[in-house]
Amino acid sequence: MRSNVARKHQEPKSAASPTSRSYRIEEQVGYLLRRAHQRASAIFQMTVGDPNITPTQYSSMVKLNEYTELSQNLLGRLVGMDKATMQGVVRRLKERRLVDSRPDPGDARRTLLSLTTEGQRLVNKLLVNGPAVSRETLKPLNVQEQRQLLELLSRII
Amino acid sequence: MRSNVARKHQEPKSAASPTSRSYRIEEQVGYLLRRAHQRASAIFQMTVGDPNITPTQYSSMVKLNEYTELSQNLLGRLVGMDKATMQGVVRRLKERRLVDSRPDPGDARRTLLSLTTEGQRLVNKLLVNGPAVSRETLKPLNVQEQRQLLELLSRII
DNA sequence: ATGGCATCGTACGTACACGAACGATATGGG
DNA sequence: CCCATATCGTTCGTGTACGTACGATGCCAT
Repeated sequence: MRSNVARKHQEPKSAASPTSRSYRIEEQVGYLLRRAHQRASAIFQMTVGDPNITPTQYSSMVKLNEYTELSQNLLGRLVGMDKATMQGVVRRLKERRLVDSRPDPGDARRTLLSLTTEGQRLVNKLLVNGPAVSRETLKPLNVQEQRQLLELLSRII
Repeated sequence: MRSNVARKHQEPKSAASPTSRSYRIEEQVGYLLRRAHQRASAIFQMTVGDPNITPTQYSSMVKLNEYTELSQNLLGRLVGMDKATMQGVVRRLKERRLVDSRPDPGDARRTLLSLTTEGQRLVNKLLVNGPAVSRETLKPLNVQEQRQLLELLSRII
């Protein structure tokens, strides 16, 4: 049981070091967001029901399930992903035959994406567990705090 | 100005589709955390004062500045990073001569890490902008909401 | 003392995430 | 009609992030 993580090494320097005056990395938004996102991803992976589906793949499939057919670029905007990132996500979904694509007949620059039958089946299965993922992630908070957190996060995006 | 992103493609399917009944991906914690973290990282990169330093590199250096010397593994625990992830971060910091390492004389499994003089100089420069990064990220919220967000995030980690 | 188990750092594979650059296509203004 | 400009998808490079497996070392109980 390592009771004192830091003890064997070095104690923090002076508490009143000139630059670090009450600046604690553990209290910065960016740091907390990184940790919270880590934890949410871990819970997603455990809870959603298919360990091979990642959060970004999931949200892409959910959006495709809502719209039936979307260009890759527009899908990226809808789920908040860079087009370069989107490409990797779509490639992997296509490799697994969860997503299909065809050229846009009206615009040769575009590729239209849609779920395959198997993709639809999978996303409908995962959607059953979707609420459980969020519930588990928000478990430490009461209902009012949960609503507050969601609202505050929306506002800083 | 693209006034109607979805109009040219497909409208969402029925609003009362059996599985997606009021499950909106945009309202799920995991999704919001991913987006918020994205945005915080972008602000960090613009604001911190050195475009080559990433948030994880920054927090590692801040911690090393507090403790003078730490094993790689313990540093990882302190900043919430997997040891495999930590390895890449440390390797890059060493390549840039911002961090130095030596074998732990008392435990042959460990490597002790510390900031070089240049690393100390850099982190002290970046620490000046640290508060501005958080301030900018939290700008859409008033002071009370900012405190609330930090507290709620801490609780779900 | 020694054998079993935990820990430390490393290595490899997969998946995001984004900037930059690129070729093909689309579109609006002259 | 043609050109400047913008958009779409792709590719490349860098940097997280984690699981898994591995060898070396440390430590504890027998």
